[in-house]
Amino acid sequence: MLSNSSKYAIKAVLFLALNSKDNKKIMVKDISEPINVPQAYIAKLLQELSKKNIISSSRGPKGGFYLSNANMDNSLMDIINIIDGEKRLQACVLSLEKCNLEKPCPLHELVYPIKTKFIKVLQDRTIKEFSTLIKQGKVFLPF
Amino acid sequence: MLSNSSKYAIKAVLFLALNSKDNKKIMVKDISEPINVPQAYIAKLLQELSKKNIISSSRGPKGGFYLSNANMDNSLMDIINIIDGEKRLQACVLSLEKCNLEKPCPLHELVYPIKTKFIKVLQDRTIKEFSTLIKQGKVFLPF
DNA sequence: TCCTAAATATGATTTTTGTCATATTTTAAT
DNA sequence: ATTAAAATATGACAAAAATCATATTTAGGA
Ligand code: FES
Ligand code: FES
Repeated sequence: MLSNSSKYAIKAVLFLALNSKDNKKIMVKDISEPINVPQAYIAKLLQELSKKNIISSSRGPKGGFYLSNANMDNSLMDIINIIDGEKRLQACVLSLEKCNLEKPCPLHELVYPIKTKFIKVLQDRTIKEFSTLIKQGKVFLPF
Repeated sequence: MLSNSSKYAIKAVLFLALNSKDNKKIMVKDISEPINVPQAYIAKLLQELSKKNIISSSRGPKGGFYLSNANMDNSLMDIINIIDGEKRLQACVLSLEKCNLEKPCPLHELVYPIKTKFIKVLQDRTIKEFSTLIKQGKVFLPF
């Protein structure tokens, strides 16, 4: 479904959503530890997201990664698309190709509607919304 | 979700369910081509399944792979468990660990019920049932 | 201005997954 | 019995994913 890298990236961004602001940047080592991802690894992912303007960063002393208000309106799908590419989620459960709606595989009927919904939530809900749910204690960041 | 290997293996087994019998064995090269999987690769997977008695085989001239009646009562989950191991499907969408029901992640509520249902179908429905659906032309084997 | 703390760029290494090749064993048919 | 046709066992190789390392650039503070 999602690659490890995507999972890591999503956790990191949600962590930033909860803990950072324009004036409160967080450096990699303080991100990697609480979300339990190797520092050099998450650094690379965050750099990629920063380059694509999904998150913000500044270098030098007092620098670090953070989410601007604009960043808070991105979706988890934006992250996934950058890290995993756009095709991965569309693959048929039984083959490497994407769903063939004219010739659905034996599991299509079971899987397609829910996968479609999953994707929709992923692209409709903003980071900010997820962050609110976490703040309210309704859901939790893994690790 | 599923590894490529699992997808390949499932396709091969369903192909055997449709086209083989005790007295009509099929050799790898005649399996690999229609399901579009490299011959040496699917051979290895079939050998694994055969050793675990998910499918049947016999060697020598007129030999090949086939599904006995008993084999037809296995589930797709049996295949997945052998090829991918038992933990893969239980992983949380956002982390490497399995779902923590006390501390559900932000996507848990969306994903857990449907994944649970998916797994249930996978282990409740027999190969024979899937094979019937395909024969009826209601669903199709990919490729 | 210089020093230091941070991200960035780049790429090397390792692990896992996927793929291929081949010698061996078994079995049916002659 | 011999031969040939098949799976089996084993392991080599390749590609992709995950992980680690390091030199460079940027920016704040003394
Ligand atoms: S065709 Fe297989 S999941 Fe849609
Ligand atoms: S806790 Fe994340 S999917 Fe269940």
